[in-house]
Amino acid sequence: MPDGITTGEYGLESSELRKAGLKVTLPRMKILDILEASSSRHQSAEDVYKALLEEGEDIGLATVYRVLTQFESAGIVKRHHFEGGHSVFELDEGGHHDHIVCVKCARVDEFVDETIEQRQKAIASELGYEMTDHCLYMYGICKNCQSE
Amino acid sequence: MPDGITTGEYGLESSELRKAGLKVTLPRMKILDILEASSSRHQSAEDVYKALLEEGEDIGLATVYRVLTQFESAGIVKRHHFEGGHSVFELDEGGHHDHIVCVKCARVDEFVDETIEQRQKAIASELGYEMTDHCLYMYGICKNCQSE
DNA sequence: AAGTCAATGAAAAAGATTCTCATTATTATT
DNA sequence: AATAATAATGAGAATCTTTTTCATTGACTT
Ligand SMILES: [Mn+2]
Ligand SMILES: [Mn+2]
Ligand SMILES: [Zn+2]
Ligand SMILES: [Zn+2]
Repeated sequence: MPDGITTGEYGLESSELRKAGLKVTLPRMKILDILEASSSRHQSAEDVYKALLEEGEDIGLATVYRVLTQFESAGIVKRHHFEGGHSVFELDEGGHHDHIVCVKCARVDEFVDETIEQRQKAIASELGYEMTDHCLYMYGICKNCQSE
Repeated sequence: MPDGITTGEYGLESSELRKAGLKVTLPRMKILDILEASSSRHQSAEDVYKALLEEGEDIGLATVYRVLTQFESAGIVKRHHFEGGHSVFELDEGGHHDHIVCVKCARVDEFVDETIEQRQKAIASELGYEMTDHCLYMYGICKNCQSE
């Protein structure tokens, strides 16, 4: 456990890290914190880095990338490639869902549709694939941005 | 018309360019050629650049990126962001379709599913979005790669 | 408390894409 | 066919995101 961190305040997060075979370090705890606490579920590595800076944490950008990638391997976060380049991350709470992104304000809404999920499985199998992953991204203009 | 190119051999392509308000230049013709002739429908800018080199064409990588982006704006090609970083391009023949990609050999299959298309429209509308675009990427292991 | 090995920060490197700018080529016009 | 106007190109520099390297620090086992 890193110096200056008490057991009580980080109980859940630290066990999540240990479960994944990762040492409990201050950067990892803080990054988990930000992923959990932030108002935006979907954040780029840069976003997380800036949030750390604002809290006065002196954690390098390389560490942020490293830790997010480790979290991805451990199943703690999911990585997405929305249109326009860089990756965004969100906590992986287990349930799969898809995304619709506003092209004006970057708002993101999440949804699951069982009909689509079923059809995807059927199509993969028809085409001879063993499906490992799938993602559906819709882009559009959200209600707010329409009235402008 | 660029020197050393006859009207007959490039009739269709050049009118496609003119329609888009683009001058008929040798790099643009050659890039169109490669997109039409290549055995792989989905190619990265680097792929196109290498194909040009193999034909002995001395066209810069910057030009390839520039031209592909112009073609995208003109509706001549579509750009996709498959998992793992860089963009791939394919000729836009008008009809929308989605993709399933083999994570082992990078084979790509295309499909359209009307049920999915319908549900997508319904969901966007339920969530208050005016949909502008959508893409569904599935990843898996293709038949060939399963038997290895 | 000490030793081992993993994790970190800073900087460099890498990979993909865009930009700058001097030169060249295309198109419209004589 | 020659000229002028302007858009397109090539080479390299620049940018942006992400990864790697390596010396130092820190977490965890004993
Ligand atoms: Mn999400
Ligand atoms: Mn396609
Ligand atoms: Zn919006
Ligand atoms: Zn395959």
